[in-house]
Amino acid sequence: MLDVNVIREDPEAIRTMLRNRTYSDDVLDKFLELDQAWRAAVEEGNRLRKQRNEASLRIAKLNGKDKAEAVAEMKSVAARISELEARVAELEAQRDDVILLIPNIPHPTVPVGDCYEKNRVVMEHGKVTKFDFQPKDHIALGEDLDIIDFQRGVKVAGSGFFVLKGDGARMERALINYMLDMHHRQGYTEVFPPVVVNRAAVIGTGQYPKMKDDMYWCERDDLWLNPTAEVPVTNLLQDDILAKEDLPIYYTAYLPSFRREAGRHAEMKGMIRVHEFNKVELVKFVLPDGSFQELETLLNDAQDVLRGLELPFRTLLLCTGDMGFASAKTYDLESHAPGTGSWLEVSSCSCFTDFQARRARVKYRPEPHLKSEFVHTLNGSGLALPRTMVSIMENNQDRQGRIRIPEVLRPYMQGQELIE
RNA sequence: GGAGAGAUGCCCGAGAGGCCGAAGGGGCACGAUUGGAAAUCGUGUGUACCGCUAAUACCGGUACCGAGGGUUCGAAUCCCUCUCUCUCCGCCA
Repeated sequence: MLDVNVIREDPEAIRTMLRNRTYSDDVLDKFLELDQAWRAAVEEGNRLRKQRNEASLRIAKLNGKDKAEAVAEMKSVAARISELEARVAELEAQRDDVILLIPNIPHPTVPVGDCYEKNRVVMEHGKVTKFDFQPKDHIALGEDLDIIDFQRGVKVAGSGFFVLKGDGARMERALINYMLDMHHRQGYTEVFPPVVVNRAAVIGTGQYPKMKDDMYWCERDDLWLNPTAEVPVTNLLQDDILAKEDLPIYYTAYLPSFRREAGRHAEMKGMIRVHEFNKVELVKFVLPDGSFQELETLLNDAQDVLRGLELPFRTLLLCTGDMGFASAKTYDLESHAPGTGSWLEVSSCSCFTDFQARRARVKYRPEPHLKSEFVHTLNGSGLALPRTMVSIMENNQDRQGRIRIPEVLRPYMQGQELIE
């Protein structure tokens, strides 16, 4: 959520921003209109309340006829006040609905563009794997080695769910531990939050209301299945006012993530896009100064995972049109999958400036006696598991259809070197 | 699931229709004292919003005592609904 003052100060800058992001600027005009009406109503209400407060003090000292008259007069003022209060509440609700639809302002270094092709490749690591045989995709590899069972996932949960089996399940567990251990060494505190979150939490990080149809909802208890650990982890500090010395705070969390992927049907084959997947997440709470520098180190921390796994990958700086709603700057990490023949987004690292902090009310006090300010939040995937697994399987296959286990995972798999 | 207790400012805690944005204490900040510190004394110290501003500085104003409604000229205080926390009982990996 943007600061209303930022919008009021320079609406035209916001208009440009919306166009760069390929949003309609109707929301801006709607906001300006509602905001003006809201301010006028607030002002009148304040004036009348002042009148009432003064009259109340007088009435307390009056008696008899004078009192009766004053009370009668105030009755009409009270009626007008409650009318205005209703109007203010109405306008405020409408204005807030509109402001929640205005995305974050991109950092000046973000390229302007309207499609995937405008994203800028800022770094490439390793070479795309070449084979002297026809490589299989992960679906064939998984089924032939009996380490992924798509049919049984469908049987117990439905389309878009899968089952890892044997060495597949073991490698998944190894990956989780490898990533968490690496992030621990990088200075992140591991947390293991609830897998379900309440409404305040999904509002706090911005999934609600915009993405509400993409989340699983337990109606009876009004709980939501975690769509990304960003939600529970960021909201750990909801409504907190931190001391300056508390910052920065770095958290890492492994958590299953759930996506309904409502209305999407393409790409649902295999493990590329599924309803439930494991993910190790990185979340930072930092001082506003230097938050974009923190994004660079967060990115590097995520890249370390891929380097360690010896996977070819590239880093994209997303353009204005391709960035997430709440982000001011985003890098995507794409790992190559030679069997599928595509680049897979395995991580997305973003700096949200104060956009999320304002919604979740995460603040800090620069000095004990000073006014509190919003912190800046960042997060990134310390890699989404299924796609990482796909990339490992497809890159590390040999002619016999076996999979070489990356060296860094072997300690987590009793030294095993091959899946065969 | 059953029974009870509670929710007030950064923290603890009073308050029982107008004198309450809220006593008192703690913490913190500033000042005095000191060679320096502790102790002591004094002053100050919430958030959001509106207006005025170059200003997130003053100043003027409004709202906020878990949330939402109601009664009243006037509600932290009375009434209703809800949420959350704690304790005990039951159930349970």
